[in-house]
Amino acid sequence: MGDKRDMKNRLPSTARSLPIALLRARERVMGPIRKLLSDVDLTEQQWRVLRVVQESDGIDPTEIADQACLLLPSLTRILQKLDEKGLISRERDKVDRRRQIIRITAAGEKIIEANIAASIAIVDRTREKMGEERYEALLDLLNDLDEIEL
Amino acid sequence: MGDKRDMKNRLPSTARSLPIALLRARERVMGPIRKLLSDVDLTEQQWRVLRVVQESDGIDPTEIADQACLLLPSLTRILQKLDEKGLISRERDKVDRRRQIIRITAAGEKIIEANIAASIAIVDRTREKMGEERYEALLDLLNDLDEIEL
DNA sequence: ACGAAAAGCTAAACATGTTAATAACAGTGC
DNA sequence: GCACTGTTATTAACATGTTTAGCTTTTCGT
Repeated sequence: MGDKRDMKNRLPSTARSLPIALLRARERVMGPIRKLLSDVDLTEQQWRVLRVVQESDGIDPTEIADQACLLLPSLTRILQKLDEKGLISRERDKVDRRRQIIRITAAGEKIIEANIAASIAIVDRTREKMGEERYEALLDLLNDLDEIEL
Repeated sequence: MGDKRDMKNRLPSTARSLPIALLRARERVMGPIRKLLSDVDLTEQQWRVLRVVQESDGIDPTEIADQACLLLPSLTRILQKLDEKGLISRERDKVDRRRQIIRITAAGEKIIEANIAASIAIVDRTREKMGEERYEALLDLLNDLDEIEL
C-alpha cells in the first residue's frame, strides 16, 4: 500500500526545500531595502524599474521587463505609476509605432541620487557578512541553476 | 561633481545582483511545478500549505505561515480557498479560543497522493541536472544567508 | 498590394505580497 | 474583578504575480 511515511520522507524539510530556501533568502535580502524605499514611497519593483531606465538612454518596455525580471502586465502598471509620479516619461517610437521609449526625468534622477548610496551600502554589508568568496559562490550557483534545464 | 558613471559601476549587473539572481532561480524552479499544479487547479502556495497541513496532525495558522513561509494575511485567504474546495477543515481550539486547528480532509489527502510523485520527480530532476554536490552547496549557502544579519 | 502571422503592449480577472488597522481572546498585575 | 498588554487571526487597501484575451502595428509570403 502507499504508506504515507514513504512519500513524506522523500521530500526535504522546509530548510532543505529549494523553493522555500530561495524565498527565505530573498526575504532576508530585500527586507532592509524595502524599508529604505518606503521612506520615499517607492516599492522594490518601482525602484528596480527606475534604475534600469536610468542606466539606459531611452529603452522600451520589453527590454525593461527582461532586465528587471518582470512580466509585461506587471510592468505596464508600474510604468503607469512611475509616470503619474513624474519620475519617467513615455514616448511613441517614430519608426515602429507599436513601441514606446521610456526615459527617466530630472525628478527620477534626483530620487536615484538620493538613495543609491544607501542601497549600495546594504548590498555591501550583506556581502561582507557572508564573506566575499561565499557570496560570489552563491551567485555562481544561482546563475548555474538559471541556465539549467533549457 | 557626482558623476553618474561612478555610481553605476559600483552596482552589479543584473546577473550579479543577488535579489534578481534569487528571483530568476526561483522562477526556474517553480515553473514546472506550477504547470503540474495548474492541472488540478491549485496554486503553488495552496499546494505548499496543503502539504504542511498534511504533514501535521492538526496545526494552527501561525505555525503554517511559519513553515510555508507566508504572511498571515495571505494565509487567511488561502485557507478560505482550501476550505471552499473541501481540502481542509477548520476548528476552534477548545482551550485557547483565539486559535484554530487546521486539518486535511480525505479529499485533500487524495490530491496530495495524486501529485506528490510528480512533484518529487521535478525536484529530483533539478538536483540531478545540477549535480548533487552543487545542489547541496547551494542549499547550504542559502540557509547561511538566511541566518545572517540578525 | 493583400491577408495571415507575429510583435509590442494593454486590459481584465484572479491570487498573493505587504502594511496597517481591528476584533477577539488570553495572561498579568493590581 | 478590572484595566493593561500581548497574542491570534481577520479585514482592508494597495501593489505585484500570473494567465488569458484583446488591440494596434508591423512583417512576411505570395
